[in-house]
Amino acid sequence: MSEISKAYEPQSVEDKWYQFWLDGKYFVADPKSPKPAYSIVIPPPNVTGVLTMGHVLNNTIQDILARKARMDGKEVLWLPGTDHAGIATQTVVERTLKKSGEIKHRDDLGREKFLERVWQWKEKHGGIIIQQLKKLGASCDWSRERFTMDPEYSQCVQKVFVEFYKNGHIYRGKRMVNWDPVALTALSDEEVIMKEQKGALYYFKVEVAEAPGTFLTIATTRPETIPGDTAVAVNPKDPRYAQFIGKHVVRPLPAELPREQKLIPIVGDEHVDFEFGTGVLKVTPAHDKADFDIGLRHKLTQIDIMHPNGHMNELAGKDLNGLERFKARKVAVEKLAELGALEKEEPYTNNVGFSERTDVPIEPRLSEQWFLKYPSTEKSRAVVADGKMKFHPDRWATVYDHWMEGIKDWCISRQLWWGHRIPVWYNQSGSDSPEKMDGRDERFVRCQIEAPGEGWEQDPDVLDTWFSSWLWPFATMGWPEQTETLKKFYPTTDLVTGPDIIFFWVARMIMAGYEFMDAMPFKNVYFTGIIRDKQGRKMSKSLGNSPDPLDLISKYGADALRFGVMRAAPLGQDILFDEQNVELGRNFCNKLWNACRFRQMVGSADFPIEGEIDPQFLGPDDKWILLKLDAALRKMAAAFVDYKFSDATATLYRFFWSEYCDWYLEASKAVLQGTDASRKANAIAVIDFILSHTLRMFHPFLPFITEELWHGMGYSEDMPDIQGGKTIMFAPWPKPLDDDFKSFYRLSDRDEKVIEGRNELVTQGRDLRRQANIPANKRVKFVFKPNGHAVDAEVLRLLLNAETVEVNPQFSPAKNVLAVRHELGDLFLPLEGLVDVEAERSRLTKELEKIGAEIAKVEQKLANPNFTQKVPATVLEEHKKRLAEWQAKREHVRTALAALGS
RNA sequence: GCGCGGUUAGCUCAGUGGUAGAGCACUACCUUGACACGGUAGGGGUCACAGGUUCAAACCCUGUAUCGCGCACCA
Repeated sequence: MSEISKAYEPQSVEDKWYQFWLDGKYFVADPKSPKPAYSIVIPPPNVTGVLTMGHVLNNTIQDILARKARMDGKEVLWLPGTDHAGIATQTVVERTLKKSGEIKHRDDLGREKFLERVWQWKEKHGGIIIQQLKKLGASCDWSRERFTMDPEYSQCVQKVFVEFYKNGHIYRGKRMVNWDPVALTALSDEEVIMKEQKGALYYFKVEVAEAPGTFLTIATTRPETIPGDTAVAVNPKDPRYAQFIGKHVVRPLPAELPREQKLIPIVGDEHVDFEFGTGVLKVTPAHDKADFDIGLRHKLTQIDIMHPNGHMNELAGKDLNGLERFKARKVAVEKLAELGALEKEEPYTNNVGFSERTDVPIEPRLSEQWFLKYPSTEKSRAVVADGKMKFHPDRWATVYDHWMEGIKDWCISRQLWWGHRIPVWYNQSGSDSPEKMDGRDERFVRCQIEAPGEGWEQDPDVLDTWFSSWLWPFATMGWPEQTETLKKFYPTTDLVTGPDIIFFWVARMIMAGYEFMDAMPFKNVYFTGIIRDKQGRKMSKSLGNSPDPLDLISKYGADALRFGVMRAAPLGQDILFDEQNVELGRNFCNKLWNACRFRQMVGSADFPIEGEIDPQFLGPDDKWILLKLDAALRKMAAAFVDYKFSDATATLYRFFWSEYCDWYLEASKAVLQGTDASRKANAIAVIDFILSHTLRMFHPFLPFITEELWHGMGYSEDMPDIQGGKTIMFAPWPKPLDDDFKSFYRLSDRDEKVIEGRNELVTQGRDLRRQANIPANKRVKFVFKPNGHAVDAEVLRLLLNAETVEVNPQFSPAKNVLAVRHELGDLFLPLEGLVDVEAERSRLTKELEKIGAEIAKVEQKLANPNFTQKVPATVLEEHKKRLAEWQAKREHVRTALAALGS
């Protein structure tokens, strides 16, 4: 056993053990194993991403679950991989190429060359996040690492598309979609973020053509779209306007058009709200979702007045043509004012959709896109509603249900280059007849994986990234083959992810699971909180408030980071992250390290260590710590059942630091530094018992330091050899102490009570030192007057840091003595010097008041017949006992007060 | 507008009907043979507010305020 350093140095051990685990192939899942299966698929990070605090939280939880499951004897598959993240990756690469001056636009390179560059980028940066996960200690089966654009994975995506096309779930259509005018692509509803915007509501008037001199006033936030208006709508039940239905108004813009070309009908539509604005709505079917629907109902023409990049086109008229949409808004307002049509303009706040990626306002745009009618929705909704699949915390089940209830078709095509190409081919000869292109006539359109050959051109669009991610739980396991892996590990056990992708990913995976595997993809979903900074702001690159986890790891160690994050991450709450959490984790690791170092030091003497605890040498402190260990084991088990990792870490922290180190170890020094070899050997056996349990309980949370200590302490020696090594990874997860154990060692609540009382006495005794202004390094003499209970005077002396503790049943205190009186006996501190009598008196008086208040509270309750009659007997007993305790305490304080003299 | 979550010590948070807790921060003393990344002791709270239920409420109910999130939106 080599000497270990005074402070724990994680840097020197982490890489070593990670390599050891890899060499032993301990992370590799064997589908042929007879052990029960436990599986998790990683939420694949963006292939070009770097590790964020969110990843740390997420993957630490997964690693804890995976490691715990291994110790529980399960065959564990934690399947890792990365996501091609279409729009995000393409944007990054394009921006980089632009920055370097190589291109002005991706068109400069062309599709093929550009994609080559993205692949190069992926090869260069794609491994980074995987390496970072390894630094964190993630025990993924790296031999199964997958990427959503692996050839086999792409095959899955194509196959799924073709199947949905054939059964009619996928269709193509010209619809109103969310258009990102910067990325130049359609987006799904989920990729649009509503933000409150301060703008203006513009009121302008239009003349009714059939009744010259009569005007209607329209309120709008988007005057620049007036040239695209093809109707004006009023509610047919609105008495103010119903008479005008069927007549026409003169659209003011574009101003240069002749009057007859500016006439647009007034239609009646229930959609129009009486209350809002003037009750008259301008209808722009090509640039607003609601207007598009009104347009369909009234067969209105659609005038698209915008280029895809958000600039106005020639149909917007000569004043607006070429202008960027917000510039056009200003000009349109000026124009209306010029024409005398603008009545007023009032400040107005409304919600505007922004692109999740480029953060620019979304433009509703009419375009040809591919859509998916979601499959297996009923089963997917029911499985969560019925509780067969559990969400943690379960309130997310409601959110999920609401979304599933109002689910709309998914726009899956993207006008990007980086992604899975849509497996649809068009025959060139049909290109002049668009109807045929949209139809399902095999002569013109074919949906299949293989290219049909000469004269056929593939659809230029790619699929939404999530259209590949939603297959992740089974496409990574070899689907569509019925592989051994699928048979063994699907459905997966747990999914750990952020609630922000509940619709993007979780809901869709459930539907895909039912559709293609005919089974749910996972049994439990754990939703983490969102990591925020100290001020509660979301962590983001632009704010610069996101610490680099790798920096934290190199500064404090991966275990410290993991522990700090887990300790601060209660189930279902957002996490306000502070580096202090990691510091705490580091301190904790150091404590663990030193407690083990202490064990090394006492064990290195020439006493025999048998390793077996002998009941005859077991003292009350030993029994107490064993009972505390048992309590901790039970709490840990409960915490795992409920996925309450912050409870688990709090339990471990309290048990190990407060109970084991602060009380047990200090008390055990009486035996360890004593002369009784048998008792000493026994105390060491208890320590080993506690430590070997503790290290195992900590291992899922602190994998590196526990492996290091497991070996350093020699506990690994009893382990079977696995792949040439003995690892704590497969040490059995400790079970609570059973009844046989407890009766063999005669552990009972009474032992627990005695030690708890003794500790209380010690705390009060230590306080006497402070009252007497005795410096911590000065050893003083105490006198203990026992009250019929056996208390080990040597332990008492150590815990009080006293020179001696004289046990004297006959002691009768003289003056100048500080005293505490306790059930177990009285403790006296004879004073040598002076004590600040006044300060002491005022302190005791204050104490007396407090006690008086407590007594009054309990007495009041007990005097209430309602209370004494209705309350359960145990509660009544407990109150009576409490009253007696407080009364005794009051007596003690009064005595102490009297002993101060006058 | 609808829904969800939060409001407990200076800070971050536990605490699902029976004596208000932890860590950090703070004060004092201490480098005592595991650990100063440490030890000991101490101070500090009208549990957001108002009602209600109950013998008993931080906890259950109703409402209010406030912060955050999600969904849906009326131009």
